[in-house]
Amino acid sequence: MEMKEVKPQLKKGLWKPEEDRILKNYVETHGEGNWASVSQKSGLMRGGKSCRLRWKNYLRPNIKRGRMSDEEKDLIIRLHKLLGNRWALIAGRLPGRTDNEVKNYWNTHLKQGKTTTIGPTNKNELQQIPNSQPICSSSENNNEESHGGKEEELKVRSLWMEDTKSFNFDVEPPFLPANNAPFFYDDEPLMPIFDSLALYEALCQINGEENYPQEVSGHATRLW
DNA sequence: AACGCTATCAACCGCTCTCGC
DNA sequence: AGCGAGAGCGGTTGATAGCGT
Repeated sequence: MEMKEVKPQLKKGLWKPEEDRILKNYVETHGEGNWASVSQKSGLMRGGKSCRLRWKNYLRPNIKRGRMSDEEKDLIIRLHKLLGNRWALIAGRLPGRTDNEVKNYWNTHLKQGKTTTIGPTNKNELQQIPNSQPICSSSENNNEESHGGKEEELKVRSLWMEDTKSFNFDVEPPFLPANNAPFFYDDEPLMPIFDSLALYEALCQINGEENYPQEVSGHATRLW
């Protein structure tokens, strides 16, 4: 006789406020990670993935809710042009926004043919986007990533970090990190995969020659 | 008021990646 | 080197709110 392991029925669907409270308390007490055991230890009958998603997208601190600002829209458009559907990376550039939110926003507001909430300036921009292929495609990037040496990677990263400090991105105070570097958020470890030079050049292409930053040899001025 | 259509967004699913053994 | 578990990502689905007729 084969003994089948009986898995507890996991709950699905929308989260109730009570469940949110339990998960929030649990994570604040025990920290993030080990999501598989969260459902057992917290008493939530939810899968680890579900708990992780709920925490990441709705419960963790500094989540920014509400409408996207014009600058955020603009940034999403530019980054999508550059990176394609790499929502986590794009969200990493938008303080307080999650990959899911960015993805949803793109699919409902910005995707080709959807122009409902695009303002006049963005409409022009959107016309350049249809059928957009990322300048650095996902697969290409993956290949690139696996090649460059660690030293080179650190070099590129530090260059990028240095550049981002000069960005002047309008973010409400609660969402600004203490060091005043607007983009230093918890997704920051992802940043090594940005080749700063490629990014820089790509943005210049998007903006057109006339917008080529003046301080080419020094720190980049605001690129978007 | 009732119905149908559309837009929005929360959540799930399947896959890949990473890390420890 | 190979394997398994956990984590993360992007695509997709389903519920529902909002709007027009």
